[in-house]
Amino acid sequence: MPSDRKPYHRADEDTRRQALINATLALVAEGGAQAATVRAIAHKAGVTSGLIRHYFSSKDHLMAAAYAHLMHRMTAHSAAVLRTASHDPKARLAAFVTAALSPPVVDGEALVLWAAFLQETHRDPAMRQTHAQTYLAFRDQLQSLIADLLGHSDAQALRRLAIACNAVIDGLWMEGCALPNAFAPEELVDLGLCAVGAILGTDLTGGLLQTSPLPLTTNMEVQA
Amino acid sequence: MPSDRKPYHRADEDTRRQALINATLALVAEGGAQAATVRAIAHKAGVTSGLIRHYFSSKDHLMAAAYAHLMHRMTAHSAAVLRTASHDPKARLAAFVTAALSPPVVDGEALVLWAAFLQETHRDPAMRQTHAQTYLAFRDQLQSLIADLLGHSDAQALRRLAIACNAVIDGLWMEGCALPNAFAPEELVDLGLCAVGAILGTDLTGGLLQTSPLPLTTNMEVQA
DNA sequence: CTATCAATTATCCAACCGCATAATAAGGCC
DNA sequence: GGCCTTATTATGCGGTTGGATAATTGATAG
Repeated sequence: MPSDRKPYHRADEDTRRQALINATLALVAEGGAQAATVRAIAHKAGVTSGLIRHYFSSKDHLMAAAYAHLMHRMTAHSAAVLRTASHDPKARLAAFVTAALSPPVVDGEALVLWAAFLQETHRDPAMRQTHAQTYLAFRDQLQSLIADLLGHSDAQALRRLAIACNAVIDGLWMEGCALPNAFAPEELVDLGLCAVGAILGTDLTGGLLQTSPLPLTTNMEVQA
Repeated sequence: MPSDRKPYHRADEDTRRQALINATLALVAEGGAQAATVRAIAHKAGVTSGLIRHYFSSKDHLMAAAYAHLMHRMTAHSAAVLRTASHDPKARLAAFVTAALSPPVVDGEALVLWAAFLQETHRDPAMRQTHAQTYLAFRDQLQSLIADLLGHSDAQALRRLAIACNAVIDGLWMEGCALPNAFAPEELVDLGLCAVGAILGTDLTGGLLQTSPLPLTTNMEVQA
């Protein structure tokens, strides 16, 4: 009597947890949170569904872990970019903007993943905390870069500039993710550098992209 | 033998359909698409679940109708604002930006609704079409306003400016919806007008909000 | 080479899902 | 006021969900 039981091998705890998290993220990216059922996750991870509860006390905990992993992946990327950047404030800000508008941050899956988890953050307090932390950390980092660049510390003005620059980056990120074929390579980065530069009254492109000079005298600081 | 059947009254077809759509949107806003089950929708609308299929051929059709209604509500608002605005290009653009960053467009429910339906647009072709139509219509409207304001028609430059301004508006809209208490009344509008003005090299605030003049000479057109 | 034990599979369950259909009553018409 | 239409309710079905538990297997230590 042959056993038709599925053969398997015992894996590292970290390996298995990571495989389950990756499967969860892949399914959420494909079909939203509702597509990430325990059975689908287990199938994509190559295990049976019961194993999920062996590593996560519930499906909600798995979702929270997947969200935290996703957020960590993004923030780690921009932090790494800043660590390897030069000490020139202008170059550092440009590198930051460039990283936020390039792969892997700009990605076809990223937006739908972000949208799917946004609703979970409304219900789950733990996920809401993860959300708030990463979000404000990004804006604070941006504000600190702007402060270094402008060389002054009018808190109120800095906050306004950081919000506006953050909005440009967020909006371009959304468009780039949603319509990946609507932009030429580097076009998104170029747009981001120009727009942030316009808001701050500085040229971040290093002069490489300037064409027709059209000297108008408005930037956001004038009106702040 | 008394009947314990629930009493009811017959309603207008439009009334019932609207009630079901409103209930759907309310539930999606509260708990995401997965919370909008036929039973929950019917309960919130004050009817029994079987009635849904009397007015919509399937739950997916109800969802699509709800999404179309949501999008129509938003676009109708901005279109109405433009219709009542003056003929001065600057005032018209300012009115457009202001409308996009004020209630009812900026609303605590709006972002989570938008995010919830974003994933549905990935699967359902009809919803994807609704999405693409309303999205590009908004950006085209913005681009046309910018063209009127700047008085020239360099298509490439206009496209870039429209994308950047659209990004600012989208990003501020997101922040305003997500953190409604993080901004003073009118602050979001003020930020939007300043940032769009900075990108376009124009002052949209009507001079009311200017403080310290700090004449730097960069705007996006210079670098385009 | 075998005993042991945790990792993994297999099975079951109550609840809920969307959907179909039959029963019923509300309201307009003559 | 009785009748007819149909909007609405009530009930049931097949399938799926997340979670719990029992059975089995692979790795490992001695």
